[in-house]
Amino acid sequence: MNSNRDTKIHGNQKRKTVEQRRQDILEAGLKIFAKKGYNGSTTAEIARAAGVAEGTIFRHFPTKKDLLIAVLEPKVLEGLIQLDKEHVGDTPTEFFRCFLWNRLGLIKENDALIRLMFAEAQYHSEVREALFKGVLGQGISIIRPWFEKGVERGDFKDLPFLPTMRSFMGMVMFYGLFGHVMLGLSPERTMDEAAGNILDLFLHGLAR
Amino acid sequence: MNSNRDTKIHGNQKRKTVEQRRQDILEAGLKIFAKKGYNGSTTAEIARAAGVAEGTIFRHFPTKKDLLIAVLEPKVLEGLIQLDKEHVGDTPTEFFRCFLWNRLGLIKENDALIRLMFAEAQYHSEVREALFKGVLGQGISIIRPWFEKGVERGDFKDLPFLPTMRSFMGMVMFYGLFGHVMLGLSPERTMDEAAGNILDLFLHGLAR
DNA sequence: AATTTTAATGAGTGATTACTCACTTATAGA
DNA sequence: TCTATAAGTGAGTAATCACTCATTAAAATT
Repeated sequence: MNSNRDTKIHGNQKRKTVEQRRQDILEAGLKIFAKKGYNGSTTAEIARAAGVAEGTIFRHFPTKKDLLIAVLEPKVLEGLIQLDKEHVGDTPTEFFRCFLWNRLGLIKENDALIRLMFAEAQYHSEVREALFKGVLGQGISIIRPWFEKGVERGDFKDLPFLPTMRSFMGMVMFYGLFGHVMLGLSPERTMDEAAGNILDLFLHGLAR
Repeated sequence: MNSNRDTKIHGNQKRKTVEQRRQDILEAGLKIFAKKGYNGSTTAEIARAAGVAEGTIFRHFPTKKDLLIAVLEPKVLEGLIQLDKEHVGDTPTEFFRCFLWNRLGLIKENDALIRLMFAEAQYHSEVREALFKGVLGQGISIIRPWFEKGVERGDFKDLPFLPTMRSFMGMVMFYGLFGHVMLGLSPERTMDEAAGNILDLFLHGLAR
């Protein structure tokens, strides 16, 4: 009756929803994978972190690799959709400011996930494809019309799109991605400040 | 007499130098580690690729991890020293052109190594430190005086050094590092062209 | 309440792993 | 040439791993 959702009462033991358990496992998977990498993580440890038996993992995900994919895929698209709904600015320059802000926020919140994705993309073609289509590819297809509009309006120079974007992506990715590798190297106090620095350089360059 | 180097003759069997064997193992280690990551590689496979018995690896390197470190460390510094000896330009702008060219070359030649280093830096603090001190840290200390000179001469704006460098590094790193992730996304035909694009953007920005 | 269906469990399994060590082989020195 | 030493070998080992499956427990259905 009140059945398939919520699943409680009756016995003195209650049980989490299937979906809740799945989420627990995904969350634990992300945590452990991010900390130790795919091959460095064991299903036993993930199970422990999720508070389930090891066998339970394999009831939800056929293999360890399927778990990895499941951990990465949905998150990849999450942030992109976000951008569509947000205010995105009216001018191309304004768009870049919004986009940059949005990405820096995403990177800061999901840095473990993103580093994991870049690391594992080297070894698993499925991850590589998800990364490409989801993050980089989509990012580029969102930017492109604004870039072209900027060139048409005379706001931007007529630089080659893809190389310019690769550099832009590099600036953005490097911000959060390797912040922990660079240690205390980035003295900005706020994300605003960081975004300002990046955007200023991207738009106007270093030369006087 | 002619002894300790070259080590041949006498028996009908000759043997490689200790140093040669070491190099074989290091080379094979790089190849396999780069392809499969540290935890995804087995010492058996590395031994096979090096043409030695598995036990031989452990005669040269106490543990698998020591092999990883040995693979990464020397290469890290190699390219930096290179720069000191090369012509580096007279003006700050010229210096950046040379530095960029040098780095792009290094990245293109050692992309497997560099990707491996960034991937493993997340999981091994020794690698992280080597990466930081060797590549990023040194790179920054080479650049700094030129950057400051450029600001003094009025060639450059007075932008904050570290955030600007982080962006620059990002542009450079992203070039080769994720070329294979970005697939055919970067349509430059030559490294010259790529360097030109990056430098142009870095110096003058996108805005008109 | 009784029964069926679905979910969770964790000890067990075969495969794989980094590393060892007793032994062989080549080289250096006499 | 003969011997002592250094280098190389690979079968063996204990540990670990992803994954299975017979058993138990809860939820849904009757």
